[in-house]
Amino acid sequence: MNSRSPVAGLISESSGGTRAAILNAALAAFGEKGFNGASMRDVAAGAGTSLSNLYNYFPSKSHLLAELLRRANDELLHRTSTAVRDAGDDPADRLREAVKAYVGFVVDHQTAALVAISEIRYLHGEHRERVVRARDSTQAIFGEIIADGVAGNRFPTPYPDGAARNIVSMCSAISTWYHPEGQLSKEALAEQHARYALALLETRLDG
Amino acid sequence: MNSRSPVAGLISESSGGTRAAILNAALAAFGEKGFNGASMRDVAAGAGTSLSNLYNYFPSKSHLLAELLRRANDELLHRTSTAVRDAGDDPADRLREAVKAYVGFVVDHQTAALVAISEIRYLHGEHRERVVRARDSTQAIFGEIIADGVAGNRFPTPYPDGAARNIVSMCSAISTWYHPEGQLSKEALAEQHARYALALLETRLDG
Amino acid sequence: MNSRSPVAGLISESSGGTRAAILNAALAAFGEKGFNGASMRDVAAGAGTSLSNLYNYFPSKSHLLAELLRRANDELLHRTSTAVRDAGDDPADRLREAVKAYVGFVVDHQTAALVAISEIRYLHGEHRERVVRARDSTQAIFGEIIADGVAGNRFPTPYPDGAARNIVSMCSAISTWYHPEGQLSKEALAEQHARYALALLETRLDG
Amino acid sequence: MNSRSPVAGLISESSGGTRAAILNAALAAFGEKGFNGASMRDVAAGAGTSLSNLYNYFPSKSHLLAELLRRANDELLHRTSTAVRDAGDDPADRLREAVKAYVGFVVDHQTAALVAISEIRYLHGEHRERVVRARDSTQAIFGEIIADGVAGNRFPTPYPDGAARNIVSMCSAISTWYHPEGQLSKEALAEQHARYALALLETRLDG
DNA sequence: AATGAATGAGGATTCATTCAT
DNA sequence: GATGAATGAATCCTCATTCAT
Repeated sequence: MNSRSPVAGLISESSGGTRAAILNAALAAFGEKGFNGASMRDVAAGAGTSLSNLYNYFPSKSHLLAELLRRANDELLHRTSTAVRDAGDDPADRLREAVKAYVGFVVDHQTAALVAISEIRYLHGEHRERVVRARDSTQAIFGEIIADGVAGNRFPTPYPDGAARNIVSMCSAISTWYHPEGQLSKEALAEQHARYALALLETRLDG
Repeated sequence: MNSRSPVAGLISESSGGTRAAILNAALAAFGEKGFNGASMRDVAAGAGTSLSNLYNYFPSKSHLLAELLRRANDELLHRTSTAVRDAGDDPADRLREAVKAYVGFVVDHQTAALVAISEIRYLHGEHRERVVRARDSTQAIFGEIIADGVAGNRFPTPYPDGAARNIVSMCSAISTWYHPEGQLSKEALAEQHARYALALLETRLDG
Repeated sequence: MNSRSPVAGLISESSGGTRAAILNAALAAFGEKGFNGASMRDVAAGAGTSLSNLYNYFPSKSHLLAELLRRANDELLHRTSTAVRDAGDDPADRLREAVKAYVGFVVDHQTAALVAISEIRYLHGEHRERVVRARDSTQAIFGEIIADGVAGNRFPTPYPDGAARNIVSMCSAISTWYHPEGQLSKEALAEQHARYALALLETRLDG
Repeated sequence: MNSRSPVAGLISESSGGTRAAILNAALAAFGEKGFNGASMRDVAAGAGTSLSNLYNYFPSKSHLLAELLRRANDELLHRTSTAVRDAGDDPADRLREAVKAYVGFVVDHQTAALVAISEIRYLHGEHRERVVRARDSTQAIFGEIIADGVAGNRFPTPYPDGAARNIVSMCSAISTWYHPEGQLSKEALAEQHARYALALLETRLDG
């Protein structure tokens, strides 16, 4: 899979689309300077177009952020739910696949993942609700797997209620420190965090 | 312990100091709107003083942020290291106390903790280095405990290297969602996260 | 007479012409928001066409205003001069008919009349001269009638010189407050203002 | 009476006040280019201060307009009501004094009078209500005098209802064409319009 | 310490207009 | 005729900061 842009697959590559260029530039700018620290001029410069032309594609800076976060959270939800759907019945297997999918997203779209967690606070109104809904749906997937596993005595943790949140925290925090050039491959990272997740639930694990 | 202000003990030092009022207002403003979203006018209004008077206490907005983050990270480091110093030799006990201290800080100074993780990116130069050093020192405490425990076969996790980061992630993420009015007391939260931390390391746990 | 559009007869010329749609939309926009407050986008939206297509019909926003004011003032001049031509010799009768024609125009084309008085200041150069000439010609008709009547001792006012301006002021001000749904019919309004005009000239009236 | 500024007496002269300079510049700018045609840069330049400093005195361009119109209408109301209060009981005398006061205001503050009638449409919300109230109060003074005179058979016009509006229209329209350098003195103009007003009501007048 | 006045740079957004298709 | 994309200049307004008092 090609990954020329920081949001390969998230933002349509095809075509020399100005719209895609703007979204990519906005993602880069928001990732680097934060939503309030980045200016529309930054975005325009990054997209190689004029400042005023941005407004032919997005009615406001907030709409830009909304579109970015919407895409990121939708893609994350899609990956996670697809992975779980294909994972069989065992809660441990399901959890493992969910974590791998989540970590995979964070590594594939690191900037998008970073912006999704750190800039969502600048989203308001309906835009926010839409994004929060997707985000919560993703976390709910983890919560349901855990509830299942606890009900079936596979996850003996005494604290199942905070576990989903912490698993998601760990996975999304990867966007904060991960360096693609480092020694940790995407697969190794995913495997490692899958194990962290199961350990958190105090599942008996073999070496 | 008194907790009049959101950062009682961190800032405040007793009385009606303008300086303390400014720091508290800045903390509240940065917490609510982010560093770039908050204006010096917001800070002045919150502190009940004039805009220009801010500059009698802090030479720039960045210095305000620096002071805030410095205090927060120093206090966190202090609490954690003190707790560990008093915790005996058992790595599990030491880790438990470290986590409890960390969680205690986050709950006592929720806004400061939140600002410390989300706004550190807007700190540059020496200010940043100073703060990053304190932050890393705090995480290093966890890293050392884990290394000790692994060496002594108390923590059988196959992935000791990422564990400290994840434990710290979980603890600091509390600042993101915790509601003081909720049903979770500080002590319960601390206990719960101490167990998560040990579970992450795959320590055998009873009950 | 048909009155589908706010300027039926003034603009419209029968059918679905884009040009007429643009003029009507411009009239509505300038009437509602003023020349400087209305944008070409407003006009395009009102006309149901694209922004750039406006420039296939009018070379600039100013040309749009010019065309509107030209038509309005030409029509007003036409109505007034025709009415006077058909009115016989008595200055009082002539004045009465002139006023009725003027008021009729204002009621039939209220928005056009309003724009004609309030936005003429934004017209410059030749456009302006052309329009001002028509406007002054209309007022001159009143002036001539008054001069005739004064010469023939029909209008004993000591202040004939300002009278024409004030009569025209009263008539055109109708565009400022008139509500077609109100209790005042066009004919009643015309009759009333004809009497005001004669009264202003201190003509003896029975009544 | 001194009349250095276009709003002498309206806008406080004393002091080299920046606030007064801004108001005067705004009045001049709005008078020349209209509210939407004038920019805050125009105002700043006219006031001899920086663009941003305007906002230390007025929170928005609309507030500037509101303040201007408020002052103008308040002053006009004040002048008119004071004149009427001192005018005795005869409705004709009262009307005469009211017209003279109104015309006096228009001549003394021509630009303010012009802006007051032509730019009030760009005022909205509470600002507008406040100003409209003052404007209507002024017109109501004329209405009451007319009602009194009609009741006492001093004003035999068959159309008393539209008379106040037309008298006010005539007086305020003076701001539209008057040239201080012309041959018409303020007093002559006032006298002339007082007579127009009485004539409109069909009062018997001696030569 | 504390203030109010002031400023230049820059913020997001809208403008009338043009151009390639 | 008609469109969508594009642009440079201008819009109102806010920013962090400074200065005289």
